[in-house]
Amino acid sequence: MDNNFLADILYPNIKTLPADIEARYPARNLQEGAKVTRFAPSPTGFLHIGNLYGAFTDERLAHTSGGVFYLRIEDTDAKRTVPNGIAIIIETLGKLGVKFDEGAVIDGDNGAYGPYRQSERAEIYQTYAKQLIREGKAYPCFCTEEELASIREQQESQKLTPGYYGEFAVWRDASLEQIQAKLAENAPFVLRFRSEGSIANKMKFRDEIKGEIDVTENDVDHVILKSDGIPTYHFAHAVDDHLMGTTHVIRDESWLSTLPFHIQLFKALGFKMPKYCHTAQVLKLDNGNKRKISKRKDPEAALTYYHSQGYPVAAVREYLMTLLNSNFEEWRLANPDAAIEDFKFTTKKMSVSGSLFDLDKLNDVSKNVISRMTANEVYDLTLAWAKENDADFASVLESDKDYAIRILSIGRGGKKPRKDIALWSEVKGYMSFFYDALFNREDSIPDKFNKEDICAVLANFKDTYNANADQSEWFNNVKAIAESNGFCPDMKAYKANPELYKGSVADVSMFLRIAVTGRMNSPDLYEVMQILGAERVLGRVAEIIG
RNA sequence: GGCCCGUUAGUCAAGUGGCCAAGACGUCGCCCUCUCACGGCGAAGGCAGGGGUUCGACUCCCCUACGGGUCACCA
Repeated sequence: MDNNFLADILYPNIKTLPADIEARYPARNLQEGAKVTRFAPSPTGFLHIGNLYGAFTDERLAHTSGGVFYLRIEDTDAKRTVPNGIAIIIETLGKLGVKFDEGAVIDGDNGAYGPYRQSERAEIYQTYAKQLIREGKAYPCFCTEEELASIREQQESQKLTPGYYGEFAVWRDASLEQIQAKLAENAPFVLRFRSEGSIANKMKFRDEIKGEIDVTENDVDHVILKSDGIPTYHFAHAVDDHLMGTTHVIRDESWLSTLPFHIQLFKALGFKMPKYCHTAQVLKLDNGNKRKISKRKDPEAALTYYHSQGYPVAAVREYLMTLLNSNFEEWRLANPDAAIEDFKFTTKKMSVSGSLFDLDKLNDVSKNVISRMTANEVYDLTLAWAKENDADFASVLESDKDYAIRILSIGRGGKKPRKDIALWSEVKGYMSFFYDALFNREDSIPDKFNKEDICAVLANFKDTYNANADQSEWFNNVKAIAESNGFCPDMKAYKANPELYKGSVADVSMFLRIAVTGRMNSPDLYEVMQILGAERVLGRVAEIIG
């Protein structure tokens, strides 16, 4: 077989040689230890939590080592390409704080190692593929889909491992005449890698996260160029990561199964292998079993879910970081105000087993993150969320910014800030009673209290309320009202002899709270009244007295 | 089914042969307290099972079970 001749009749239009290409991709000039990573999605425009898990890892690894993090678009499958897909990916990640140094941008490329869209790299792949043909490492296969299906059926019925290998690799040793005959018919063909491997050969491979793993050599002649001349993922991965100088390939552990093939490819192409970091998967509990989180079945898999629910970006980052590096939480506890960039990210602290996404934990993290924000930050982020999701609330917020800030300032700052907001979508509920337009009475005073007593207490309050009093004066007044109406002003005394009183100062406070806020629970009542203003306070009290 | 990965409390996990197996979330209780939230204290709850190796195994080896992944001209 004249391999040079075969290469020429298969890909006559390819005149470039690997050396020509190599010359266009000089080695990167980076400091020792700098890591070059990439995020390489299909342009479906859809990102799920697992993508973010990987993207964060890529980003941190590159940026904590003085390296480069770039975006490559794997658009070799037309079915996975949607309009604006790239823009959506860049925007979504940008909102989550993941910024690229290099690679595909919305309307082109940024960087010297492009093109960064695989669809624009056909000539490059074909150049290397042609070289493999010359070296006898690749060959054309003219099997139709039906023929492949029938091979598979035959294998299944005989309980053999499915695949194009050994005796099933029917075109592997085809003669030049057979090939030429097919070409003369204009029959479509794929290019397959000629595997010299055997499943009898086992070897060890070192993964940066998993550690030493056992691999079995690949003996399948996988497709490297599809019939349209576009590469499969495997071939594109080898060529691109080589040319673009990727030092660390971070990908989902489901790629572990094709790793043996990738090892072969790098060797056959004469490329130095990058380091591999196969990450554990983000799982979800389904009928008592853990399973890979699914973008089709699980709404919380989509990144847009967190955005629309109103989780702060910082909270999602923070939570994901706790999953990514097991010592992150400890570090955060010791450095509550440090920037996430100061954390020493390492693959050594990455879990080898899949972890369940825990919304309870996310909520807790989010409450902590929000509790550390200023009222102004909370206002801005809530408003931004409301503008997208609740226009009415947004206009309420905008109607009086200072008023909103005062509300959001309650219990904020200091050593023990309130931690009651986890989502921007919850803020409306927390704030509603401060606005006449949103106010509604959710709770009422329990029936066990005598209506006359309630009215007496409220009337008493109405007559004595002084909006200028400070907090202790205010509370002393509440106690005085309690006492003069037969309610115990002192909780300890009340608990010792509850039968002596109609109730306690706690009950009196509750009457006031329900009258003023319409709820059993609220932040500090004095502060609430200060913000509401005397007119609203007294008006609402009057409503109850009737 | 073949191959590969994994298995410490409900969840996330520390642990790398040697004190009664950290911590966080969640749950429950108590305290603080005018309610809620915060905060403090405490409780319940775990090394999948079986063999080895060893003076000694959560840690090393083997087997089993269970879970996950992958076996495309998709990535």
